Amino acid sequence: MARTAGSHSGITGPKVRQTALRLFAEHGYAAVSMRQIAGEVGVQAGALYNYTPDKQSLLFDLMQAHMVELMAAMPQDSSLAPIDQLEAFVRFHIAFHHDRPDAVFIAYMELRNLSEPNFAVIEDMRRSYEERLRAILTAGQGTGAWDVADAQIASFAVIAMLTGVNTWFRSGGRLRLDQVQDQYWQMVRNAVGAS
Amino acid sequence: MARTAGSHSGITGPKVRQTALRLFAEHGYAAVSMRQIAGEVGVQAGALYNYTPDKQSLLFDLMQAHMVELMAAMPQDSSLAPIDQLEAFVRFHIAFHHDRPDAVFIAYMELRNLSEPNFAVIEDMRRSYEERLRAILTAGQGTGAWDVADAQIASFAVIAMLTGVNTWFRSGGRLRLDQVQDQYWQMVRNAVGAS
DNA sequence: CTCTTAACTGAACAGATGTTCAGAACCAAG
DNA sequence: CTTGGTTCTGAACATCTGTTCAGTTAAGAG
Repeated sequence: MARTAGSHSGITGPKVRQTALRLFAEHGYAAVSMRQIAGEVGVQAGALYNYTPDKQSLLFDLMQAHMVELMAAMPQDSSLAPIDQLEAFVRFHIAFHHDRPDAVFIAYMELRNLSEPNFAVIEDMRRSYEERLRAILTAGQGTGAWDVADAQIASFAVIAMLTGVNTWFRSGGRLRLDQVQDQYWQMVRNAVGAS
Repeated sequence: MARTAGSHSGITGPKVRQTALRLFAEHGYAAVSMRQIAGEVGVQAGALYNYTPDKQSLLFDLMQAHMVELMAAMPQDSSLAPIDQLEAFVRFHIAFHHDRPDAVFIAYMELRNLSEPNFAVIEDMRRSYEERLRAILTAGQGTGAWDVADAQIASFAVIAMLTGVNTWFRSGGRLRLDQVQDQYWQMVRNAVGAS
């Protein structure tokens, strides 16, 4: 027997991507086999190659799609006061990352499993995202909105702090997302010494 | 031919551990083979089993040794004022992690590659380490040394921020370690709203 | 020098790996 | 009903995986 009834590219394709995303996040790229992905999709391993040229491209496509989404959704209203830009960034980062924990996890953990050219592409987008925060911090430093010793270092500290939310916060616990956002915004605002 | 001239357990043993640590940090546990470790040690794969019962134990031993070292080195003078305990913790965390980037990387990235019982052991030590920071934050809250909305969340935020240093800082750049410690201590002190 | 033993080799094991491909089964259009 | 093209199977490929072990070599003790 070959294909089973009711199977279509429009269904299998997304299913492959979702399954790979979940399994890569759970066990790591290197520890997940094509057969394992195929098994959870409900298909033989060979069929996956209708949707990706190879395993490496599957990882890269997932990471790239995530980064593109991130860049597109990132707030960028530079007409706002620096302090409001910073608040928008903080709240956005927490909410966006909270909505896609698997993709975030992969984007941070599987960088070393990318081929060199693929790595360069992803790393460039990340730099560009983090550059946005650094620009905000530098702007606020200029207007006297706050006082940081080094905008670059402060941006690293803020990003790390915010991304850390994903390691412990899940919806449905004792806190709502907006309460987490409030507390982190408070801490970030204090950390940079906002007046 | 069997063993080559001048080889000893006292040399090969540590070499196996060092090499495994480096390779696991560089490529990830699942992506590194026993043959690859053996090759860099200068030995055949079978010889590794004189030093570890299996690959999983090798990973576990490396992580456990790191966590034991961390717990032993952690400052614990509870006679100090909370603000001084917090400063000591911040400076210690940055310096200790800076000195062993590979071990730190593995301890954070390879948790999911531990067997269930091994994971429980490591996770317990990590919880206990982070609990120390939470206790400090709670103490300072009690004495009015600072004002955080939630000590648990603040401890997550501080840990994430401090651990993030390892992603960008290496000795020999434009900054010295103590300058990084100063800036992070400033940000942490601000973040918790120290008076 | 001889003997014992720790340290290591080299081959072997059974199974898993990513990837390819001829052919089968299905769907939709004419 | 026939045809064409898409989607999938099942087997095969060469290679790699962790691990075991009989046999070999070198180091150190007597």
